[in-house]
Amino acid sequence: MSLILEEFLPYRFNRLAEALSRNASQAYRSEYGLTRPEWRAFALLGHKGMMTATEIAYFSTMHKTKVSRALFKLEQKRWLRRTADENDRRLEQITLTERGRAAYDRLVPMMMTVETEILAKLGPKNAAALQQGLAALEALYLDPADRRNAGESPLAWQDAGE
Amino acid sequence: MSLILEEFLPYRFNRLAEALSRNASQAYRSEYGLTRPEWRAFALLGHKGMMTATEIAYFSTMHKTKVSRALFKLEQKRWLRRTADENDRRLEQITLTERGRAAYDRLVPMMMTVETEILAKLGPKNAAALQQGLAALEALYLDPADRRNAGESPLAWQDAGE
DNA sequence: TTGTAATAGTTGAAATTGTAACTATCAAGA
DNA sequence: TCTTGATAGTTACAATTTCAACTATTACAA
Repeated sequence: MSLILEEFLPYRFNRLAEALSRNASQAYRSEYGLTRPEWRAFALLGHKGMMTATEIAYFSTMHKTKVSRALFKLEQKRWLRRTADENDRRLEQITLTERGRAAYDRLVPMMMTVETEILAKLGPKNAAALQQGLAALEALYLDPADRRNAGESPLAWQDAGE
Repeated sequence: MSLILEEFLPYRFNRLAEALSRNASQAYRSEYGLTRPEWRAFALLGHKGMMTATEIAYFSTMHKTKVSRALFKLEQKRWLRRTADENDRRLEQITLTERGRAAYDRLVPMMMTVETEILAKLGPKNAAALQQGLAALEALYLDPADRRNAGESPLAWQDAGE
């Protein structure tokens, strides 16, 4: 019995994930010098407005230390501001600065284009098939559980642990 | 304008790739103490029989230094043997040892089961949709180009570079 | 030949990531 | 109040990965 790596699902996903990420990262890396962890935190902040670091870790599926370092870099760029939470001083409420918001507004259309182009190149049939397959997999493998990378969960239903 | 990270294709792929890999790695990690790079090189060797390190890098889409270190570990386990190529002494022809072959024969069925279970849980419709979507993406984004991680290409059509 | 460029593979060092420990704060019960 | 235990976030250290040389060998043209 023999296994063909190129046909093995986890391997195919890893390879495609790398390829798509490399493609997408062109925009935020070359234009704004962002790394992938930084882009993820930034994208969440731009979309949601105000978040804590733990929430960012949760929604980005990144470990809290990775988030901590990404936020540090974004802070250095003066793209975000932290304010202590009045009710719970362990928390930092994080928002984009004017400067950060401006960058977000310039970057997001570029990233939208990346996505649109992928789907356009696929064509409607393949795109629909892909969406269906991904959604089904997500429902099985990471929705809503399996966020082991994200450190502590800020939501009610706790992480299942390793 | 706002971008929802959870719906962004590169992010979805990264998340699923991580989840599927974690799922699959259970078998080779807990049973045989293999890392992912080691598993990939091992799987290729088991399937193809005899390869050079460069070929392994090519087919596994891993950088040649990563392959070099993975092969070192597999050699320590006495799972593979290297023999100098007669015609070109830069090359090492690598094959599994008896011991390595035995491990392969025990491990592959486990990995096949992993794959089969994923597809079974998806059901025939979703599985077919997924396969179609993945194949289309692969044709666009990594077949046959986009092997930038693999170091030098051992085949005729050269790497496009960064 | 000889010199130049290319390839196979390894290794050292820098950069990135993950793990564990740490500080500070909060929650809740004795 | 005073514990004990949990959570938010950072940091030190270890493991991994990437990048840049480096050795050895081959190819090929002057």
